[in-house]
Amino acid sequence: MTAFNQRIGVAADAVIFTVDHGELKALLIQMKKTPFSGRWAMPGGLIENKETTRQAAERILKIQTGVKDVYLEQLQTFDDLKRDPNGRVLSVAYMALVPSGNIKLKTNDRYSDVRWWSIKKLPTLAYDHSEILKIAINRLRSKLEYTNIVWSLLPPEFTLTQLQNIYEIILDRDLDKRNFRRKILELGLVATTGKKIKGEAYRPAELYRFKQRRLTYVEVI
Amino acid sequence: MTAFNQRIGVAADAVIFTVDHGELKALLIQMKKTPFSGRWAMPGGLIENKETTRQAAERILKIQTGVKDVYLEQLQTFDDLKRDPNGRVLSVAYMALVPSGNIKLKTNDRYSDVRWWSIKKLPTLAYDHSEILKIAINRLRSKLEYTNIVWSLLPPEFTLTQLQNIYEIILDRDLDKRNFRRKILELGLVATTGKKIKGEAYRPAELYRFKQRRLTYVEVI
DNA sequence: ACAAAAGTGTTGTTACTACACCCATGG
DNA sequence: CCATGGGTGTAGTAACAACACTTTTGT
Repeated sequence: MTAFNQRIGVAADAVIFTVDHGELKALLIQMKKTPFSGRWAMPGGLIENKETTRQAAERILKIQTGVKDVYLEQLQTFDDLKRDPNGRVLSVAYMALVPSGNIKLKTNDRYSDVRWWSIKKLPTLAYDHSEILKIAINRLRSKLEYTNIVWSLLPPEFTLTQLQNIYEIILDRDLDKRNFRRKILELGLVATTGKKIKGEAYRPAELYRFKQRRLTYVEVI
Repeated sequence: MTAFNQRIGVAADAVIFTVDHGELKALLIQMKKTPFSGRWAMPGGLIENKETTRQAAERILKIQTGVKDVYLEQLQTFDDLKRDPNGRVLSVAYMALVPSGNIKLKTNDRYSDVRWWSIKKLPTLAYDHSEILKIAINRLRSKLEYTNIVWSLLPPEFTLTQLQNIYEIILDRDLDKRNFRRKILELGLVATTGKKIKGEAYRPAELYRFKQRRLTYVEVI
């Protein structure tokens, strides 16, 4: 069959975002193998036998962060002939959003390091990964404005201020507190839990939760 | 190299739209080879040696319609394990928009027929092509609202009524003539040519052109 | 009582919607 | 002079943006 004469590798790459300490961050791994030894890149690799690219992305996400059941969407496919110096590899890029708490990053023998990088201070990336990351940031920003994907960046219960902070960090602009809260509550995507944060030296904030932790299309912001 | 043991075929499929005689239409081909003999599908196929999926989509578009330099965007990649009964094939779907005038459809020996199908009266499609087409229609509708891609469906010079008709047909709803014209002219994407349509038994319409025949992001409608 | 973040309304401005008649041409 | 689509303005409504003070808690 013609297909089997093509000799094209099929890979999945995962752009994994989180918001932590006031910054939007992407998970990058440091490569061992030449010609990109020492360079940073998004985690990824050739898909395994009888595995879809989405399953590969889920596997990569699980390996690096331990999380699953977070928001994961197909971003775009990259297949320039020269994008991988080791041979022709088509890569389907996925974007994942993970909440910042309780994530222990794991490395493995293919990588010399793994860590979160602020998207404002990125190193030069291997392959075409700078382009992929740029596309991912744009997609994240626009999707934030007309969907509820932010649920995937937050713990199950959160305050409206935390929610607003995530919007402000990702969109990189200030939002008016009163207008933001009015809009969010009008949308009906969140509900109060009745609980309050305790133990801080100021008025305790009400805790909210998302009614649905799955993709919903609305004009959020 | 591991890649070469994967045995995954890489294909490109092209969802080709036009607007003609008051309907949004997709170009479909009728298949010869089993197990889909007689069934309709989007034109596509395995990519050739040293060809990107985008180049393959351009080639397919050229073969079927003779056109090039139209709007063509990557839609999504489909790689379910069972999507092709003849073996594992990953397909990158592209969406193209072609103007309706002067297009002569060409068939070839792989297909028994080619023709435009109104998206309101589609046959059952081969593979996962019904899903791909559904995604393409959604993408087209939303992109119509915040970009100028409609230029690719129109001849170089057109009237505002023709433009409005295309919006109405694709969005499948009526638009107010005065509001539509005000919005379009405010956006500044089109310019008058100074010419008028002649020879019709009613007041001649002014002809406009797009200032830029490439993707521009604005809230069009 | 102080520090710190939580929470809450109103007003002006802008964008959107709905709507009906006259105009220019060919036949 | 008739038929046909081309072309134009206004008023009411809804959404958005800008803005500052009071409340609740822990120390």
